[in-house]
Amino acid sequence: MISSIAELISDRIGAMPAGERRAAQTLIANYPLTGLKTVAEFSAAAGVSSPTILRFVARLGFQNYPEFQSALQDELAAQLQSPASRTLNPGSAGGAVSPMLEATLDNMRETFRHLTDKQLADIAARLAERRGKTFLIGGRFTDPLARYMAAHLAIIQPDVYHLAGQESIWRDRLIDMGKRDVLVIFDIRRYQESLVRFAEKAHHRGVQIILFTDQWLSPIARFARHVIAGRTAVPSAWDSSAALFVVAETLIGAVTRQLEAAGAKRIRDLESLR
Amino acid sequence: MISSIAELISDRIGAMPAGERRAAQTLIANYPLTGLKTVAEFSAAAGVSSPTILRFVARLGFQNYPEFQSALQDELAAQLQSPASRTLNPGSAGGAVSPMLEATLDNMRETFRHLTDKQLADIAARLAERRGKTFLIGGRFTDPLARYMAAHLAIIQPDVYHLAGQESIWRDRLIDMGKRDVLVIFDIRRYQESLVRFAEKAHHRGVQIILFTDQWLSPIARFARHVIAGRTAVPSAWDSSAALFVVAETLIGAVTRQLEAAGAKRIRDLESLR
DNA sequence: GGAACGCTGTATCTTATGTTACGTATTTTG
DNA sequence: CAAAATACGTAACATAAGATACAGCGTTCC
Repeated sequence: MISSIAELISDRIGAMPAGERRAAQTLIANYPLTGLKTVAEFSAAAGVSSPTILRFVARLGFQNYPEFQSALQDELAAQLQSPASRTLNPGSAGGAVSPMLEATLDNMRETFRHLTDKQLADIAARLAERRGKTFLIGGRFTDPLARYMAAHLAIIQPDVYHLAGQESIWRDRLIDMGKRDVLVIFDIRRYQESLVRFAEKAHHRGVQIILFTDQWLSPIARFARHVIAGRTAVPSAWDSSAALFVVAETLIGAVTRQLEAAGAKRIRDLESLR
Repeated sequence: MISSIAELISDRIGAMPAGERRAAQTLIANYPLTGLKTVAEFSAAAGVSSPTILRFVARLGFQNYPEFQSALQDELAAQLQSPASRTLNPGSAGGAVSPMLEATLDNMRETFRHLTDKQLADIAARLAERRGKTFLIGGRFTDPLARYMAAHLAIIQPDVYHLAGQESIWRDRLIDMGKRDVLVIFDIRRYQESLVRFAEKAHHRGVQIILFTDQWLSPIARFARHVIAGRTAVPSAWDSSAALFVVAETLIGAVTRQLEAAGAKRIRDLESLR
């Protein structure tokens, strides 16, 4: 069975004319990058003419060059999204548990790889500056994450509200929301219409939205000031929210640190209470 | 110093108009693949128009779109050649994020290292066999985990209840609990007296208790049939529940798989509903 | 509340990319 | 060795890509 284009090439490279073989070797040499460039660049790199490149991809079974490039991109996408955790502790390997854990660890690394310090610091700063109120809400499976975050934030600062219950209930809370306020939304596939509607209305009221979503981006991203895209794919019937959970915890920690650094009175009061 | 385009983006994303910010977020969400596609595809993915994409890359300092793509390809080439550097975003290394993430990943590895497949399989089996009811409850910060687990389990099987609200409310639910029932409790430091009391009473009624706790073990461990001890230490003012969260997700997956394997009618009915 | 500014999308244009046709060179085969 | 078949490159073509001009709209700031 042939799964990757690289395999396909090495499978057929023997039956290729000289020019096309040069093309193949050039592509393999730094796979798959050469294939993502233009035909002209590819041909120049291989030292052959453009038509030879086209005949080469045709021989591989592709209808045209763009189709070939799409295939390469898909392959690359799959590769980038699951870096195939080689760095895993071998002690836990072997069982049925391991694939799940491995995927989760990969998801977290990937999620944070796309997340810079600055982004997180910006979001944390926005959450820490007490200009207005903070609202949190989530979807069917992610609402617990909103609760978790709210439970922590509500301790270190005032005016933190988790929006619970039925749609009509939190829709009425829109009245309280304005430009100075922040709305944290958790929404992963399958995206909930009620949340999108709510986000849109909040956005029109000038509320700044911080969105936790998956890599396919909830439609709410359209209205969001900040978007955190977490990886959710695991070998399970369900998607995993673990990466988003860790981002949430990281943010909670960052906000706490910022408030401490700012010498917030509330924090000192809290410590004296313990 | 800015070395990667991803960094460049997150550096300037704050100063971007809404449309371009959307483009930026879409690109970051699955970086760098979207940037390698055509302007039309990029714009479609981001839900904005082509000119917005072009203005976006112009703002990043590129003369034209091909130049932008070349830069992405160069970056990708460097990454593909040294996979080690790919593990973490160099931008976030050394920052405040990395220690938190590292600690969390370590916690998970450690947690699962002390957790055998058999333990998890036993617990999953206990949750999957539908002899009685399943109750879930958590403490101040861990109750969201109970909710999260309940939200999933309640779908694949009947008689799953999350115990919410005030102590008096769930204390009264004890009446419904018996030998055939399971109680899942989340309790980490500082352990809540109310939960301990509740666990003790449930235990005396013959309820089987599955406890999620930290490595120092909640006093409830005394009454529990199964104990899952997760690592919680992170460089933050708060403890991390992330490891427990992942165990919960793993269990949810395992229970689902067992029910599927058993050919549970409910699972088939569910699938026909979708 | 009005005016200026800036952002965004539609439509048009231009560029350059992929594609194809054809003639020459090279190899293969009888 | 000759003839056929195949491979390859040059050059012209059509298409689709990126770029630009402009008008409408929302936002902000007097």
